[in-house]
Amino acid sequence: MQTTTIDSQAGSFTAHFSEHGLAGLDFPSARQSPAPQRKNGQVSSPNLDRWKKLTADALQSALAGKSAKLMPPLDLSSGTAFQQKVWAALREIPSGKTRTYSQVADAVRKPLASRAVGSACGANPIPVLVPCHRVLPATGGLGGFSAGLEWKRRLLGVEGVAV
DNA sequence: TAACATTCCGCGC
DNA sequence: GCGCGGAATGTTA
Repeated sequence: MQTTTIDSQAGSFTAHFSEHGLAGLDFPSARQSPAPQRKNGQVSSPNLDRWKKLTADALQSALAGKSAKLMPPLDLSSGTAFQQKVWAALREIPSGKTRTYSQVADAVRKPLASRAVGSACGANPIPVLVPCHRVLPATGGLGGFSAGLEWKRRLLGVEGVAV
């Protein structure tokens, strides 16, 4: 697992890559992970440099409220089958639009699993690029956000969504 | 089995 | 009508 930091207008994010692609993204607020993975399981991919660049670009676009034209391959293999379906559904939500937890539950063919969808969002390893912040409760207001509601508000803000 | 980033229904204001 | 409390619901560690 290769780790690299990406500087942006919003701070320094930390990205993790596996041999399949981008596998994780951490917010700046979280203390910088100084531990440089002792055993760099040789991510022997000639694309690594390209992936870093793509990730940086995609991240900057997202933070500017625009959808990235190019995305690095995402390695979501860490999640369960259900979570992967939810994350795939989240990627269908266009920038500036929002969806409720129950709508996402419908999209995954499990209408009554709105609560479970919330859990899946919280387990999302790649925030921002997998727009877990565009999911709101049906009752209005913001739901929750594992990295802190500040970020959820901020991300929705740059996309022009009012709460 | 317990814990959730929800939802829905039924009351009291 | 609006707000609050409590039960129901699916997935996960």
